[in-house]
Amino acid sequence: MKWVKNMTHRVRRTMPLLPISIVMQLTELTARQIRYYEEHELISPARSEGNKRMFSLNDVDTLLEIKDFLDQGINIAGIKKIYALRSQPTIEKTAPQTITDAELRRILRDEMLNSKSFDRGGIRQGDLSRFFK
Amino acid sequence: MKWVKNMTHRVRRTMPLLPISIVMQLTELTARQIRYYEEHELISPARSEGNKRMFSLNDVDTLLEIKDFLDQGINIAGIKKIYALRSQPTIEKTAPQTITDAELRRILRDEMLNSKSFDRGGIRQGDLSRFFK
DNA sequence: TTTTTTATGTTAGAAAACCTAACATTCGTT
DNA sequence: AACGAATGTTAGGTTTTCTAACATAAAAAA
Repeated sequence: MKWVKNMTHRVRRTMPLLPISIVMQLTELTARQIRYYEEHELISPARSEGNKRMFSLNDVDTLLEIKDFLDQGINIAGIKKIYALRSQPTIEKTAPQTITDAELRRILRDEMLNSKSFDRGGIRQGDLSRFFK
Repeated sequence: MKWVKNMTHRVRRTMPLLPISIVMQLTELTARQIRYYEEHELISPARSEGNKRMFSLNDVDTLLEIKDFLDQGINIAGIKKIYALRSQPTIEKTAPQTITDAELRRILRDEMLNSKSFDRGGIRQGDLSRFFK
């Protein structure tokens, strides 16, 4: 059943399983960086009863993507807006967005013009496909 | 490429990612039980630098299977032998095994005759398929 | 150029999670 | 009754993670 399959997939990718130490290894980010990105609401890891962060595979994917964006010279504000746009572009007719598409384009262009090193390798999509299906 | 696919699969299932607290939730076993099974070499979780146990998805699968075997009245010695047989049955012509198949059958029969409650539900294979692909 | 801001490093102190080892308990088996 | 297997419980110690604060380098703004 297709639904079950997708459901299973979603569950296993969103289940908070990993402690920060493992996420550090998987992403090669420092704890400081990971916490900083959370502080800026780019990720929202679950918490254990004792308040320890527990990360899902989706969180790890997002972190790898964030790392890639940062490497490309995009700053956190930019990444934040990209995610904001991603989360609700399905219906055009929805309430007027806080940021227009034009504004996004401007932001991205500005980032591009201001960034120093800008010759990336291939289109390295940040994800966990090296480790997980 | 088939090889890559299998390789990826193996890596993601054997990578030590999970702390014992998560494994407890996933398996509904106590820390004491998990450590006891390790003591009897039914599992061999990796260790962090600071000596904390880190479990793979395979470990979790095995634990669920152990739980199932125990529920069926098979004791740890029996489970151990089952695993020992599993690990080298590919070639018939190999060096004479420590335990013969006949011996295994006897063991299993004994377990069966001695166990009290012996009406299981369906063939509940212990694995993580509810959570992971 | 000077000043701010961003992203990250570092440190300290506290709390949570985990470890090993020992002893206790339950319940079949002998 | 005595024993052994599986698990519970507790104690003391170590590791991991947390928050909060201050430090710093590089980029952006003024």
